[in-house]
Amino acid sequence: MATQSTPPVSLPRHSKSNNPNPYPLSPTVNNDRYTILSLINQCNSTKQLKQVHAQMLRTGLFFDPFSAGKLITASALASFSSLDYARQVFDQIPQPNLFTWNTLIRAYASSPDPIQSLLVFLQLLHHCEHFPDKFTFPFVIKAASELKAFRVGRAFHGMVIKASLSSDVYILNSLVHFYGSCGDLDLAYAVFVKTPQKDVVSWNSMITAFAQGGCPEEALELFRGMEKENVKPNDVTMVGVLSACTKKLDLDFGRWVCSYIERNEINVNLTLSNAMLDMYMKCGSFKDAKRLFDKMQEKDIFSWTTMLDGYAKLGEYDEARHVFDAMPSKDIAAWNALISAFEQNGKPKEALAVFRELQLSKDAKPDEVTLVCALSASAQLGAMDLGRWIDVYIKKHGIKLNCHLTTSLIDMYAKCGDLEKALEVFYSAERKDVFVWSATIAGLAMHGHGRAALDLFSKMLEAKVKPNAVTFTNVLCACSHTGLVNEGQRLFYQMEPVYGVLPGEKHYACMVDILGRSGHLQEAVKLIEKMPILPTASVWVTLLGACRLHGNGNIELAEQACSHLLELDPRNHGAYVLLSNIYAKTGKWDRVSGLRKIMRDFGLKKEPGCSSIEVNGIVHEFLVGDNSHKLSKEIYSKLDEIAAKLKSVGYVPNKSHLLQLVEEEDMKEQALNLHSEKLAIAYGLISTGPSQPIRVVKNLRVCGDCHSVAKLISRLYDREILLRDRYRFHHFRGGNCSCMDYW
DNA sequence: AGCTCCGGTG
Repeated sequence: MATQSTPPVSLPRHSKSNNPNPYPLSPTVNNDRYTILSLINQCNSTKQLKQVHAQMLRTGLFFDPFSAGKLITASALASFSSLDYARQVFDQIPQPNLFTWNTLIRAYASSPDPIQSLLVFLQLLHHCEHFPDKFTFPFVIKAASELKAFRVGRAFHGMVIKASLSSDVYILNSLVHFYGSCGDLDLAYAVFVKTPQKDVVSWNSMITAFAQGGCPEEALELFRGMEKENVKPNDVTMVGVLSACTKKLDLDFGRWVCSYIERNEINVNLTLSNAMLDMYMKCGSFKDAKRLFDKMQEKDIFSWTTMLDGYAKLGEYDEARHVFDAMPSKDIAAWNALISAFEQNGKPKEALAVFRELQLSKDAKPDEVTLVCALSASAQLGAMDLGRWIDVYIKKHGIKLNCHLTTSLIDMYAKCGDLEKALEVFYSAERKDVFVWSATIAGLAMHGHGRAALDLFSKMLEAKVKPNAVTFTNVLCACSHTGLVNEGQRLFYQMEPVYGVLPGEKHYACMVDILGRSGHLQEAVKLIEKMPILPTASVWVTLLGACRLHGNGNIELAEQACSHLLELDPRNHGAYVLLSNIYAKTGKWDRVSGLRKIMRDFGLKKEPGCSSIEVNGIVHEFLVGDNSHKLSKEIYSKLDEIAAKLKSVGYVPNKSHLLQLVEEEDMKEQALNLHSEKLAIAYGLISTGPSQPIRVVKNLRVCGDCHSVAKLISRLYDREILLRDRYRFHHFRGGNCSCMDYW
């Protein structure tokens, strides 16, 4: 910030000059109360305010409640001032009037620490002779909105009614905003409808509540209603309407809104321009966004981040990086936009690379959002060392765990194989929302603790947390991994009538898995026939997978499932791979080669198996037959040693696990001994200490032979092996696997 | 006095 050489306000200087009056503001000369008060308005630094403050103390003006109030207002609301100073001043005032109380409450409500607003409000109730008035309530309700403190806000609503203030449009508008930000759209709408003299802010608050609460349709409907009632929309209205278009990804309507803004000569300020930018970006029109962005006279950090995030989320990483590098200043939201885009598009390594770059730069400090993304990326990779490092970082920096962070931590520990730690985070969490509960249920499910997952689900219901669609996916998943057929069925049929959650494609896929995996193929087929929604590819893949396990020659069913699957998704590798496995199992080699020809003609290749293992914070990746690792020689001699040991205990490789769908150049795939998970395990054996568990992550389902070998290794080498495949964890110990061979 | 724009979890 530039320093001014001459202060714009002439203030007393405590100099030993020849000036006969060292205190030119002293009332003994020519300063009355009005001069001092006008000086307050001209202050542009805390230092100047303090000088005026001193002068007021000297003259006794500070003890005039009105004048002291002026000082508070200036110090609390001025952009340069700190609230701490305002608070100090406030605490010195003997009898603050209601206006002064309100000013402080107002300032705290929009500060980073809105709880203070509520605390001052309580003091007001105790110490002030006046009851809070119609100015007080909008501020405290705003604080409650910021904190999403539902019960507190409801209590304010009650007080408003008792105080006969419930027809005040300012208060009612704040309540609409409050209920909206707590996610209770019904209550928000109830207040809105009952607002007697709605002004444009009433409409804006409700439109915004709908747009942000996931009901963009209703927001747009309300905008039309507003026109019908002849209420003229303003720039804030249009921001809300655009936000609704963005949520709906409705580019046509968005374009219409932009032309509406032009036709109706609505004031286009920076915020509105940014909302237009965001709409164009998220709705996929880079061209319109770029044109607007280049045209904008003034751009702020929102404008830049909106462009950056738009490109990044749609996978235009080069453009995104270009914008990022061009940003005049980067706040943490800009970094997060880049990190989260990588993380959400299945590029966890790229996400973590940017995270490291952030740590090295001095631009910004990681915040909760950054850490959530970094934890999520660690979870995807199974990078436990990094995940643990972030956990320590959170503790060291005294960052309070919100539900987002708690969820990500639980998910990270569970996906990295440390279920104990995941549960520890869960039990010590202060607040548990549906995300926290669901993540923990998912953790138990993926580790094969189906019963415990169901018990936790019951505890969740006891805690009055409402399960949603994802909760049920996880609960059903727990049933399918553990073979809890009856429980799964019971819960599935309770979903809609008892919990009001409509079963979706994922739930049907889980149910087909529960039935199919346990051998009830015909029931699975019946369920699919009865589906009220069109069966999706995932449902047919699941049925096909069940056919491989229990088909017993029912090739017709497998072929039907496969053709349904290919109808929906002609390039689905899984369809060909599974069906050819089934043909191979029954010795139908001619059909195997037929499928091979189709795949070749279509240019389809099996997704290559890839296993990774983190050692000392570095993630090592192995493909089948990989010899690119720098310890490759040692790895292969370890594999030879393992093979010899296995042979000595009488192990015979099970060749039926072979894919039997390989091109000549993929012959190495045939060699069971070169599978990626074996390479990773061998590397784990030579690079980690004897007491450390070996944690491997595989991108596909673990191979059957590898599963048997891993069990033996866990016994022969007395090592724990945690193998996470695409679907679940296999925890090998003492020759057994946690999945009890049900997988 | 109240309403607005970028980045997040299962």
